[in-house]
Amino acid sequence: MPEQASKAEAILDVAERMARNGGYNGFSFREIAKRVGIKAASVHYHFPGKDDLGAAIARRYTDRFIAGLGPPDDPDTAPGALLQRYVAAYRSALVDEGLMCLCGVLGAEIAYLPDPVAAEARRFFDVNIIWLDRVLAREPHMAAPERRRAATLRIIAMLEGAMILAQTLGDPAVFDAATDSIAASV
Amino acid sequence: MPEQASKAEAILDVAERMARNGGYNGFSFREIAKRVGIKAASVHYHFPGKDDLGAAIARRYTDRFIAGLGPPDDPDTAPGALLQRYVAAYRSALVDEGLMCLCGVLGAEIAYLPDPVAAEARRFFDVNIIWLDRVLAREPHMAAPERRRAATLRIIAMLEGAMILAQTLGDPAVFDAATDSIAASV
DNA sequence: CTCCATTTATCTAACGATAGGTAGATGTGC
DNA sequence: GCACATCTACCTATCGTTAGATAAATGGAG
Repeated sequence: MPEQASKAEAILDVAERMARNGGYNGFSFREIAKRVGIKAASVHYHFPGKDDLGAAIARRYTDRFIAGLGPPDDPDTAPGALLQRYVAAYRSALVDEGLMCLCGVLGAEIAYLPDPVAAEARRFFDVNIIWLDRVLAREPHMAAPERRRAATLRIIAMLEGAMILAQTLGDPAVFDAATDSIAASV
Repeated sequence: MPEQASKAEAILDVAERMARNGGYNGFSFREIAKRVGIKAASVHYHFPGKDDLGAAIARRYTDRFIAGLGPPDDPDTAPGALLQRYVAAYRSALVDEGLMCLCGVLGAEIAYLPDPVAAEARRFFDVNIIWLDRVLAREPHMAAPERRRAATLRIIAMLEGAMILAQTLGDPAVFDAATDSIAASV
């Protein structure tokens, strides 16, 4: 149990953890409150509605995820290494933490999500596409934008799908087997 | 509104439709009853608990899906054609019906599912892996089992992920761009 | 420095809605 | 008459949400 910078952060932490296992219905104000050590009404003080809280965890998740990758055009890091880092980010969440990608889970139930939450889920994929596109653009054989976009979407789809597949089958090795071709795409 | 063979079938139909948009929490006895034109208690007559109903729609979904593909070793159909048919099955659900893969959605929230439902979600991927493996086994360059298994898992992961990606971004073209390399894998 | 006003963060208690589920009566067709 | 199917009526639990109170910190104004 790490010391929490603030109650709002603690709420985001437990809500994110629950959402990454059970989606938008996987967390509730009461359950969050219980784990944080306050009452449900106090959670509403920090996040007025559930859609606010849902959007907040997705926003923080996206920002952290991209920040953790570093700049896609860092001259000190080869495109291949950046790609490896990208795959490792998904893998570590699944294998080390046993958690799904928040926005993959939310995306699976996108039709039932409140607009603000759905918008944040979309944004996750938007910024991921941009980041990956910039990495791939550094490869000479990825000069054609359409080819690059297809490769970008394929990589993201494979990673999201591999997480679901591995988690459902309860076998982390499935993730590795399904994604080991990504390194070869550059 | 098609004439329904039986009320149980009608219940499965609307429950599946709702689950494919919102997951296990996306359907309720009351909402199903309303759409089928009966009372909620009557749904319990056909399916005692929600886990029974959830497992039933997943079981029927899996059986229908595999049956729709035909035998993987049909000598009249080339492996490439079978692969195309496999991709088309996902594509048609997404583009024509606007629905996600039921077991992809369930897999995303696997940690929160009752055991009988989780078992059916696992079974979907198990039988899909078997079917695809048999198709790929007909290709000479897929003789190595490990290589074949990796290709199988990669294809399923790509399709499941591409559905989520395309649905989240609201753009069916994303699905095609992400999956157009599958045809080339054989 | 003190007094008063305000803000911050939490609480208790309850609201209406909905969830899954059950018991027992009612109807309906063989 | 009997079995199947559906009904009415209810239960308990939980959901997101709100109202109103409280205690502690904060910040000026005299």
